[in-house]
Amino acid sequence: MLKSGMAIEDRRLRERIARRQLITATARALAESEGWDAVTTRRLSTEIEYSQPVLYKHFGSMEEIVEAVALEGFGELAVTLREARHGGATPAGEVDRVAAAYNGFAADNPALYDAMFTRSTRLRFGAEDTPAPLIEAFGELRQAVTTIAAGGDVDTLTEVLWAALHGLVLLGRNGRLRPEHEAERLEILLARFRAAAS
Amino acid sequence: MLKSGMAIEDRRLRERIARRQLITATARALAESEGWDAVTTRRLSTEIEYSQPVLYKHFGSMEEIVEAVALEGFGELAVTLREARHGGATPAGEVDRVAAAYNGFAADNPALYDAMFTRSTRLRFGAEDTPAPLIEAFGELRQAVTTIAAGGDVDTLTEVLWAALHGLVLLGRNGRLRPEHEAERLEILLARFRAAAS
DNA sequence: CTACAACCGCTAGCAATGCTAAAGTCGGGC
DNA sequence: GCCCGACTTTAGCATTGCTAGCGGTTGTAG
Repeated sequence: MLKSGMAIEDRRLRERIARRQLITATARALAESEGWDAVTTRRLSTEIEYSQPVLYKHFGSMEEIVEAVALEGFGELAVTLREARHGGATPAGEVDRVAAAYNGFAADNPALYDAMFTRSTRLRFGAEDTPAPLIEAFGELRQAVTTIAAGGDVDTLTEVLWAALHGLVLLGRNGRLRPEHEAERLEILLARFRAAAS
Repeated sequence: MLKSGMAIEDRRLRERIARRQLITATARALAESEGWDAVTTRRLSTEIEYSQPVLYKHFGSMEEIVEAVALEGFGELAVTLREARHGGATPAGEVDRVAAAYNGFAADNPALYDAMFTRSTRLRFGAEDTPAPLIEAFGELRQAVTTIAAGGDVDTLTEVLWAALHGLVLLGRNGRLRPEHEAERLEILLARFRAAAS
């Protein structure tokens, strides 16, 4: 029968999706606990209790797995930033809350953040194939920046703030900045951005 | 004779140093022209026309080679920034010149910049074993920031500016920012920093 | 119920990687 | 002229990402 055949295909599709999720989730957890260097095809395959070729039924390469994890990360980042935006009592200080949330996200998920920004170089922004989660996350940041952009170019201003936050995260993580001044740095940056736009 | 023996040792030491330099220079050039992925022990050894174990007579691992290249890069960055500081007619705009020089350095030597910031994670800052070139490069930036720090904490302010510049470089390179607005971003950032310190 | 077929996962293996041990080779000193 | 020591290379190991081809299971049709 046609219908039963379809049902079976559906089940197989569900299993496929579940296993794909299992792969990315395991890769992420493994990276978070032991670093990305520990995420080899062999190690990952034993963790998910399948053999290596199974990985290649779902992803074309190891890089694609990292990319999938990164995408997941951008989605979560967007949610985190949105919650931070709406979480405050007053609309004032929205940028502060978002910036703090961004920083916290990077601190809480170092391996994930690595996948998003250092590991995956193929997730570009300009092109038309830019994935939705990236745009979404950037959009949240942009929304917050709108509250302090006094007539200036919001997009560019958002890019600058994002880059500054990103730089603070990366340099801080690599031991290039004094750890005890982290809060102060964020405060200085935000003070500069709260000033009126040029 | 003792003296001639010493002379021979001196010659050997010179050769050692020259070969060490040959290794780092070749690695750097190779990375700049074909990317760091092309810098394998085999490829590098054929380029320098020696066999692989020679590399390990000078460096403990591939990572140490990258680290040596990175150190070289920090030295050059310090020189570049110093020239930018002294290059202008007026002391005003010193930060602008240094920031532009930083950006230009990163753009002109992408692989080198990668070695300095992304590839080598072992070059830390806080500890007492922080190499001189790192301190020097940071010092140049700091000197420039002094001219605009109206009573604020210069060190922290320098860290923030550095991080912002670094973030702009990295995000820009990975296609996360709109390329045509690069100059505008730098201008916005500097405008924010020219404002009086909080 | 049986034979067939399609699909799925695994075993085994490839080339390339970083790194190392042990053998060879060359120059310098007695 | 002979030997000793430093230096270089040949050859090889373990691990990496990735893939071909076989084996078994599941669903289908007669």
